[in-house]
Amino acid sequence: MPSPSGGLPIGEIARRTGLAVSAIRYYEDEGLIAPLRNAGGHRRYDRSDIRKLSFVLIAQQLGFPLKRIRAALAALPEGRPPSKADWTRLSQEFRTDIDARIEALSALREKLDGCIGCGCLSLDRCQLYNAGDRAAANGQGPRYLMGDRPT
Amino acid sequence: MPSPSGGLPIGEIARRTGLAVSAIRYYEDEGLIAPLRNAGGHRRYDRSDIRKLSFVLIAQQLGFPLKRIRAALAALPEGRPPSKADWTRLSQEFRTDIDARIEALSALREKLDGCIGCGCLSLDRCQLYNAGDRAAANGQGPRYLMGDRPT
DNA sequence: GTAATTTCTCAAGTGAACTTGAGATCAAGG
DNA sequence: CCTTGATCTCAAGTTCACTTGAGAAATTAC
Repeated sequence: MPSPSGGLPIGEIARRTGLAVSAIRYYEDEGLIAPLRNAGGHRRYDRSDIRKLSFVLIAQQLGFPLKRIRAALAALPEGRPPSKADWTRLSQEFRTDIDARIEALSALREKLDGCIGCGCLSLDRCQLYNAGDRAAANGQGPRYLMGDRPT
Repeated sequence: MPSPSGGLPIGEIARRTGLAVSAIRYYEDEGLIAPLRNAGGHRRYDRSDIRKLSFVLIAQQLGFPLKRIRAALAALPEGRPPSKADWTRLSQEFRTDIDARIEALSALREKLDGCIGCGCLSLDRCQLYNAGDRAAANGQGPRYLMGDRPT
């Protein structure tokens, strides 16, 4: 067991989150987490970092890009471990996004049988397609999938 | 207007789908569509190709990778334009996936407040996190996000 | 028939999210 | 104290989904 008050080493974080060590370091490069260093230059993580990484994983499963996740995590206090209220605020924000996503999927499901099955899927008129509003939004064609509305 | 029975040129397909010409060619490279060629070597598209591309866009918005979309499209008849029944079959298959995804998001939403807000988000115990079952599934850490279960 | 578009191919570049490898240093157990 | 294992940095490679650019040929518009 690593010393209780020195912070956890990266390998321990990897074991507990299921992430690769390289991925954890990458997330640091990307500004998602900011561990301390010990005398020898090794990273030492707080327990709250595990929770942050869990949040990263969950948000990723929802399809959010790391930039957006970083922005969300930026709302947490820097330097000191986040309070319960901090996490609740974050969770609230994401709940909204989840709601929106469920909404979109439900609308899609509702139209799918009638739309793909019939002859209307010829764009222009198709509600299903236009629901995403993809064509007009970004002049760049795809590359901006769901959850990447550039805020 | 392009000649009615010779098939549509790529620019017309681009205009009607909102896709970039380069993207449409890329989808062909990836085996999603297979237009004919005219005497001069230019691609000529069937109207059903527009519908296929619409399907690609929709499936992408759902988070499916092109490989999976290609697999789905492979269920359509080759050589001859798909019938209404063909499309319905495809739509049915995706309806299942949409249902599953809504299911997952709902479960997530249900737990989010209680889970991120409280102290349970320390893995091991967290239902929310374990719902994704990510840690044990693939020894490779992330890179397999939602909708990419390798079948 | 010529000029302006559109399309063609092929190679290379892009951004996101990581992984891999090399060579060096730090930490822990016996 | 010494060896084994964990960690460090930094550069480069990988996959996905495309875009960009160059140079050439086909098509369309006048």
